[in-house]
Amino acid sequence: MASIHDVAKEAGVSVATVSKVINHYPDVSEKTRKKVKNAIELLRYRPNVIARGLVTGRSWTVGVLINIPFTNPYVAMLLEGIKTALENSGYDLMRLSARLNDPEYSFVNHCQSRNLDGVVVFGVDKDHLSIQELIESGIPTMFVDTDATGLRAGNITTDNRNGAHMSVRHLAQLGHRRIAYLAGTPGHEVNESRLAGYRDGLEASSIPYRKEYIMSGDYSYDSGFQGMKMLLELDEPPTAVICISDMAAFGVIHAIETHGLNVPGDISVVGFDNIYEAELFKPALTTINQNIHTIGVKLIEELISMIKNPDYPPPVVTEPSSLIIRESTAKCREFGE
Amino acid sequence: MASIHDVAKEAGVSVATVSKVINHYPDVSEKTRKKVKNAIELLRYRPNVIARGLVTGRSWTVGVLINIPFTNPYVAMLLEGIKTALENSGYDLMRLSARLNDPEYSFVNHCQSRNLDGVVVFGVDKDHLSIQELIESGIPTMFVDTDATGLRAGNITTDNRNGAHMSVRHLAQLGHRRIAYLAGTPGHEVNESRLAGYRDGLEASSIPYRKEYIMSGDYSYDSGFQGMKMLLELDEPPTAVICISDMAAFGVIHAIETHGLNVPGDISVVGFDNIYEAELFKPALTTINQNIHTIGVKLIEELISMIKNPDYPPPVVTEPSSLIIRESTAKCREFGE
DNA sequence: CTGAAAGCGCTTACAG
DNA sequence: CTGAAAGCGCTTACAG
Repeated sequence: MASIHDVAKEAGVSVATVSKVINHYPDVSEKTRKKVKNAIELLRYRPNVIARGLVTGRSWTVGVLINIPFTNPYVAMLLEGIKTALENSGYDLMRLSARLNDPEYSFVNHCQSRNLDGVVVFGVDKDHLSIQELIESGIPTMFVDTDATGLRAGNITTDNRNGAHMSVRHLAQLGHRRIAYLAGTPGHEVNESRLAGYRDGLEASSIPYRKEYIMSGDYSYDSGFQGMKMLLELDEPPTAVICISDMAAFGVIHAIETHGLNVPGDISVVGFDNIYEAELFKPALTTINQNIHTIGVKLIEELISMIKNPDYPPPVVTEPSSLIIRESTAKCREFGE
Repeated sequence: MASIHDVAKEAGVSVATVSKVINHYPDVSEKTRKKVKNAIELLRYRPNVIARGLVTGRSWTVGVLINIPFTNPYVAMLLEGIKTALENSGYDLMRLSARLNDPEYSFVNHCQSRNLDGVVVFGVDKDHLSIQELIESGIPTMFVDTDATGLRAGNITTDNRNGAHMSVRHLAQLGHRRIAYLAGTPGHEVNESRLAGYRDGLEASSIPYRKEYIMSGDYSYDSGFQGMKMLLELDEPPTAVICISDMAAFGVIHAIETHGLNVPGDISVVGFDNIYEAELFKPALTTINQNIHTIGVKLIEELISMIKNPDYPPPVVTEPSSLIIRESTAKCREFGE
């Protein structure tokens, strides 16, 4: 590909001058600007972003560290939002093949070695060594669903607490009192916030908290299935269950049906996320909507603001959640009585 | 971050020598190698990939141009395979924010400006200007589901033709003779291959081809829903329908049920792709499995081979497909009789 | 075995 | 308004 030297030669000027017209410096005569522009056109010249980055220190690249499969619908929607926001920004997105389990590996070094302008992190534990190092590095960073912050690090998350609260209230209004919570991984911020919201909801409806109604899981279909099987073996099984994710809810429903019971006839089920499939599933899933696409878009907008302005305060944004009522919840009618 | 100069100073050697130990040149004395290694350790130095790339011409970056939403399960699985294959290769993946509709924009320039070592293209029309330019550029390229090739460009795809053929045979064995094809976009290679397989299947079972049984669509849920509604209005509606994708099949089933008919009682439905949801759907979907994850892995392996060896012949690989029989197909029993 | 020098493709003071 | 020169962080012949 033609280099800036080729253009300079073609136009009969110096490379410095070519550089100035590329970068829209005002102090270039109209005449030489024309000459240079013609040469650029003729040679189909495009500046090499890499070389430019070496001197300006900017790569026009945003890195992403996502430690969750792309096949996870939540991840897919997030990436779609990120992609949308990036579209005409001039930035490209780089997925880093991070070897987080290799003690020799440093995520920060990886980012610096690639000159990344900013980075988004999703699905990595807040107190992972790499994350601490990242925060201290001063690389503009946005965390998703992790309440980490730093001088140049902000985060964004859904209002998980209120989401779970709404689920409980909805079920309580339908007459449910035995409401289980099929949870995520203990310690995960998302899980803890929703657990808090669940307890808020119980309290608001004067329903006592029962430890045996809490099942830990890992957000997957399978963990929903397994957890529900255990709940069904309780002396007093729940009449409703709130799930940490829609995928887990699908597993829960499958377990209930396998057990010969019906959703929502015997047991009501609420999901979390409102993934595309929630609507197609039978019964269509009552769930908490997260504006994941919006989160993806906003997170990039904020990140770019941080990149462009060193004084931009690291944002902490909470995106509202909402209850979507479909077919998987109904009036409580105690089964087996 | 520490540069090679810092390391050289710390170790008391030249930058050339540091470079040699980094790159495992043999002609360095054990003693200075030690000194340098210590300095590297001390300063936590990592070579700057960008700067290195400027001189070696390699960026250790693979670009990806995907013109389909990440939320498409097929895309997600493909990316997951790509990710897996990239994991310990030293390459990172860059998603290019390509402005394909901007006439000023050149995809090849974009790749060159970023020094990409190779690129994978999915979901872009074969005769898009950018694609032609790309093939001619000599940048190592792998196309997915597009039969483009070039001096440095190969492709990979599922055996679509045989997949569709198997679907028809399966339905014919169940006694179906009125088999519709809810197709994709006319002109798309994937669509044409499957249409050919569909006709192969009809022929093998001596079923005449009926033009009114072909419905074009765009692979989406909605196009399945709309297409099926039209098929149901035919004087002689089909008793079975083969779909271009699982998502379209879900739409088809929804249309059938909305019409008051049952799947598979009244009409059998076969999908294509075998996405994760196919198994969870009710009725669980009979479909053609594509080894999408494997395609993602192989495609990167081939691409890296092409990158590393200029003489590596551009591969054209066809991944086998297979029929997965579930609950959405059953013996033909003509309804409305 | 070691290092000085040129160069990858750019930008940025600075001198004229 | 224009351009020579230094430099971003590396690698690679080449001389010693």
